[in-house]
Amino acid sequence: MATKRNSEDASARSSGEALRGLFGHHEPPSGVPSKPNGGSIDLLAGLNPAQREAVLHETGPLFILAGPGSGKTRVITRRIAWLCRERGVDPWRILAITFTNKAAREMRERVEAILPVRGLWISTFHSLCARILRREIEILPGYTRDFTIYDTNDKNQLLKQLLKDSDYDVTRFKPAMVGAWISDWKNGLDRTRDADLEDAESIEGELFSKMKRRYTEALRKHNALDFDDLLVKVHEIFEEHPGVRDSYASRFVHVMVDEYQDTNHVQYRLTKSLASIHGNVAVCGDPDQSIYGWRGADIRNILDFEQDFPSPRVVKLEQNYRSTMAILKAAQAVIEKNFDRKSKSLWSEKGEGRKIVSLTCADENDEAREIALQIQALQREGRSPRHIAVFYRVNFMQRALESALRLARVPYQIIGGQEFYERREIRDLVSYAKLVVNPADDVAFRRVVNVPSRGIGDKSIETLSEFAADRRITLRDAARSTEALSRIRGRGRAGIAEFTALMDGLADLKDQPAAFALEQILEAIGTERWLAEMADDKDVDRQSNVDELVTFAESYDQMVEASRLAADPARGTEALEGGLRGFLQDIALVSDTDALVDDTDKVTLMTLHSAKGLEFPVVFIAGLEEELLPHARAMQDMSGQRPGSAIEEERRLFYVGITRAEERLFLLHANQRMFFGEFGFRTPSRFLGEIPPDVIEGYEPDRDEEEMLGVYDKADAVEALAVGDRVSHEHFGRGTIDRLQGAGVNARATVRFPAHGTKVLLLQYAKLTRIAQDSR
DNA sequence: AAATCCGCGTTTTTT
DNA sequence: ACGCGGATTT
Repeated sequence: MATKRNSEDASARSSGEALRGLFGHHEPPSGVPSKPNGGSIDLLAGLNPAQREAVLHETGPLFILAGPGSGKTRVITRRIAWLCRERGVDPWRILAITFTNKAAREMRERVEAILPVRGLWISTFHSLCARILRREIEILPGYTRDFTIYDTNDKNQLLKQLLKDSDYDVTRFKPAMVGAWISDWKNGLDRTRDADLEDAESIEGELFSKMKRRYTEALRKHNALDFDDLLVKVHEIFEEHPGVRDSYASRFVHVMVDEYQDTNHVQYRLTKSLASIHGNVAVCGDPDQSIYGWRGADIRNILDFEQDFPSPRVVKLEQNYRSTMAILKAAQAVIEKNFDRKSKSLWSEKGEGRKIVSLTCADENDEAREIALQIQALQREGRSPRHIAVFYRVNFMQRALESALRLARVPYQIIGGQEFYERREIRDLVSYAKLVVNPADDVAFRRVVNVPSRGIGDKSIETLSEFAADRRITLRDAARSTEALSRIRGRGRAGIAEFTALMDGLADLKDQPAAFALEQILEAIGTERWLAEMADDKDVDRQSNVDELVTFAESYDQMVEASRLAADPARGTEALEGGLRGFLQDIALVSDTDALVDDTDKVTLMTLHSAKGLEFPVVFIAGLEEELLPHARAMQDMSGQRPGSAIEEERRLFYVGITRAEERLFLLHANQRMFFGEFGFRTPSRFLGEIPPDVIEGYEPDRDEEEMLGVYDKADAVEALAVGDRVSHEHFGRGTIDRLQGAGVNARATVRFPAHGTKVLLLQYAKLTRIAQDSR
């Protein structure tokens, strides 16, 4: 779901961060022999017997039951290296599926660090499927390789339109809700509980089956796929065209799936198809860390696995190499409260370690400040920020944390939350590009047809839309029809003609390099006027975001070029798709979560869900309160399943959080917290009470004023500026202050730079230095 | 057609 | 507290 955040927060994050490190899932640029021989590293060094067994497993199904911190990734990477080196398997015949692009990148790096292999297929299900579809989709009627990928936002826009067209009350049946139904239906294929919903003779049942049909039709008409479709369409192709399935299944001699507990039914079916010829499938997972039930993750996959891949070898990894005993005991005690689980024990040779600290705070600001103070203390002990992480249940909690850390001058990075691609100007530009590549994309058409303003209002678009619907043609084609234009009154007519001419002029760009194409688009739409029109009181420097995207496209193009040089069909390494089309399909699948850069020395802030698979010496978990963790929705949700199962997932989420910590764990909760703009009193989470008293100590921080002030030292130095001051900025040069707004963290200045125009700058970040009036 | 105002729901979690 | 959508102006 598109999370919305206010502009201050959005501008606070460098968009560069959001883009960095997204290339990992591609082929490496340099050509290196793909089949190494020799190599002297002992692939079994330092492995325990269970780990060895998993690495050395020859053929047939393998199930690795891996507790947290049990060296699972190590086992997978060593196994891949072992298969290549000792069993002579071509790297490009190995497929490894990870949960995120970032995990894929890391896994690739780790294998390559052991062995100089090239051409491994390591990616998420979604990236893999996108890649397959680029080659195979035209076998499905109505689709071309120019297909667009709709993200959640696009999907909701489309659904809203369809609901309106069907005269449903959009306020009662929200697009997002309908979207969730459809998603459940697709992810479970034919076996979901929503099949019941459809049969039910209720308004909802009727609406659902109607929308399901209309939505599917609309996507096909638009030559578009949503996230789920990426998987579902590949599945369809595999089912209906066994030849295609076999070409992939025979290619991949070994298939591995990480985080198997979080796969859904389609993913399971895909795994089965991909392994259908060689039968060498290794899955790795931990039911206790299953936290994506809401996304269709299905425990039945584990049971089905044993049925479809008979008598798999099962390897249990129970030794933990990550956490101290205090942390492990807490984790174990918590997870044991789950009724619905197979018992599994964890042990570690690490010592007891420091006690877990539980902190009771007055409110969310106090909580955030406390975290900042603790981090400062840890830094004084020589702890580096990169070794520290702060987790929370819901994204909105990041705000308070962010501003406290900012004031305390603690460097931090946020993973997730608002994405770069959700910014308005980026969405607009990307929509233009999508429409260039895929003229059938009506969602993109609607978004940009009047951006910048061409005098086209709702009425004009409605007229056009009805015309298009009658003739079953796209909006682009309708806009080209003189008959349609004649029905449109007023200013809109010329505007639509203008837009059509503009887009037609850009048609050739779809095979051009991405950066060039984007620049042409920008020129055609008139960046100046477009951005000026959007100008509002927001502190967003939209121009630099646009520049950022172009720069990113440039590096994408370079990478594509490199991959062309390195491609070697004989070894199974292919060049990237490239061009504007490839660029769009790739950016659709990346997220901020993938951008985590380990080499920056910053504290990491993220949701508990994003934390899966990571580890940090020091971990803070904020908001350990009833209705937050467990979340209120989980508490009320009994959704026809076993009572308490939603709570059990919340508990697993907490378990995942705890087990990320290596040495120190801080758990925080507040007595009062602001919700929807109102203060509410809070109760400590039931999960806190499940931690054995001997491994946890609690206290209510009682800071003296001096200490509190210490956090904020120098924070308000910026207040020394005044309107009319001449200032100097490292990038924009000299300018004059036009306006000052806000205070403290929110303090911002509107500055006129002769060379760069007027900018609104957050004083926290912009290093503005005042220059004397007479020094010019 | 664009600008302004008011009221309402919002906050799980992500590819 | 916030943005969005709808209604109401201009």
